Amino acid sequence: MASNATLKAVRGTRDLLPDQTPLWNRVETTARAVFTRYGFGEIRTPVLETTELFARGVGEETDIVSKEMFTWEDRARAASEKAQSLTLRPENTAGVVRAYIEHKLGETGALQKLYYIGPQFRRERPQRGRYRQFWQIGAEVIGPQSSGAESPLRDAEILEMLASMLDELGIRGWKLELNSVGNADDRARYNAALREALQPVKHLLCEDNQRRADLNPLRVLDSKDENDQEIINGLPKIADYLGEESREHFEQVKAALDACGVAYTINPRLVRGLDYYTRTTFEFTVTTGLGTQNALLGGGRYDGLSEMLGGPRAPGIGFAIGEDRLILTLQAQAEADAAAAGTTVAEPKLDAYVAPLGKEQNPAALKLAHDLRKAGLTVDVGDGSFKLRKSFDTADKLARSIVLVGEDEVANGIYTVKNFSNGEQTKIAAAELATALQAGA
RNA sequence: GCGGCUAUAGUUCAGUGGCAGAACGCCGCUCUGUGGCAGCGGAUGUCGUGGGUUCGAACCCCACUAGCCGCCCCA
Repeated sequence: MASNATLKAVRGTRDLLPDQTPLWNRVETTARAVFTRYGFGEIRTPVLETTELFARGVGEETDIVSKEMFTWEDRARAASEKAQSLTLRPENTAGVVRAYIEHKLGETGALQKLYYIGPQFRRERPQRGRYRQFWQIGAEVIGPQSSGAESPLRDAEILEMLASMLDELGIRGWKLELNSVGNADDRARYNAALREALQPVKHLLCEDNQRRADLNPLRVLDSKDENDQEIINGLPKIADYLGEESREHFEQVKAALDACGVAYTINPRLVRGLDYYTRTTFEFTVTTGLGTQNALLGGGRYDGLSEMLGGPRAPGIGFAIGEDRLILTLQAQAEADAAAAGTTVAEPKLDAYVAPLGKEQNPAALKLAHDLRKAGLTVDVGDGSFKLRKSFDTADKLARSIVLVGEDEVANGIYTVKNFSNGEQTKIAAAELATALQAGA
C-alpha cells in the first residue's frame, strides 16, 4: 500500500457536502412527518445481512441477487462450521420482514406500519440516478391476516400517502402506474400462457428477449426494444388471467384511489423484478432530471414473503423511494425554475456575521457571537486580523447583516450593524441586538 | 456486464505535435472604522493514472481508473 496516489471515493459512491445536505435533510424531515401522520414508526435494520436472506427473499434468479450484490465470506469464521456468507443489503424489505419474523411482531396481532431511511448497495454500472451506494426511503405495512394487512384499503392508503408525500416535497408532474400481477396461482397460469404465446414468435425477438422468453417470460413485457413492441403488444395480458379474488382486490384498490382523487394509469406490462411481488404493483415516474432512470419509486404487495423467509403467514405491501433520484428531480426543478426566472438558486444566509475590528476585540466578538447564538440566531464570527474590507466581503457572502465589534462598541455596549439587503446602518444596544437582527436589522 | 462520449486551475471551459491559457472565483495593494464598483499586481496546475511513439506529447497510440449517455436492470 505504498502508493502516493490520491485516495478517492470508490466507484459509484459519493460524498454529500454541506451545499447538498440541507436538501437531503429537508426531504427526510418531510418524509418522517408524513409517515408519522399516517401512523408509521421508524425501523432501523442492519446494513449487513446474511446472503441467504436475499437469496430466499428477493429471489436467487433475479439480477439483483445473481450479479449485483456485494457479498463475501465472513473471514474469521470462514474456516469453521460457523462460516457464513454476508451481504451488504441491496434493498430493505427483506430485512424488515426478517425483523418482523425475528421479533415476532405478528404475535401482537396488530398491523405493523414501519418506515426506514437508509443506504442500500448494488454493484451496477454507475450512471446519473444510479449509484452503488444509494439511499432509499421506504415503508412496509405487514401483519397477520386478522390485522387487515391484506385489505385493498392498505394498498390504496400507501398510494394515497405517496401522492401526498410527493406533493408535499414539491415534486411536480409525477405519474402513478399501477398493475396487478395476481397471486401465486394466477402468476403460474399466466406464465404458462405467456410461454405458449411466445413459442411461435420467439425467433423474431431480440437476443435478450429470447433469453427471457425461456428464463422469465414476465420480463419480456417491460422490454424497451422497439422492434419487439408489436409482438409484445399482442401477448396475453395478466389482467385476463387474474383469479376472481385478485381481480376483486384490484378493483377495490382502484375504487379507493378514485375516492381519494389520486390519478393513476393502468400499465398491464408493469411487472417488477423482485420475485416476492404479488397482486398490486406500482411505480411513480417523473420526466424532469432523471434521464432514462425515470422511476422515482416502486413497490407492491408481497403476500408470500414472510413464509418464504420461514415466518408465519403475513401479507404485506411496501415501497421504496430512490432518495438520490428524488433529490436529483428537486434540484433539476429548482434549476429550471431559477432559469425561467432569470436567477440562480439562492443559498440560505446566516442571520449575522460578527466582525472584530482588531485582535483586541476577538474575545468580545466571540462572546457576542455566543450570546446571539444562545438567543437562537445563526451566526458566524470573523477574526480581528481581517481588514474591514475583507470582513465586509466575507460577511456579505455569508450573512444578511454584519455586526462591527470595535473599541467603541466594546466600551459602551452599543454595536454598529449594517444590513446588506437595504444598506441601512444602525447602532443597537447589546440588549436589543438579538431581537433587532431577528427582525432583519 | 455490453456499446459510446469525456477527463486541463477552486469552478466552467479553450488549447489537436513546439514556453500551460481565458473567464469567474481566490489572495494582495490603491484603501489601517464602512465592503460591493474600478485600477494595478499575484498564486493557481502531477493537463485523471501508467506506459508507448516522437528531437519534442495536454494533443497521437495502448492500458487502467473515474464520470456521463444509451443498453441491461432498478430506486
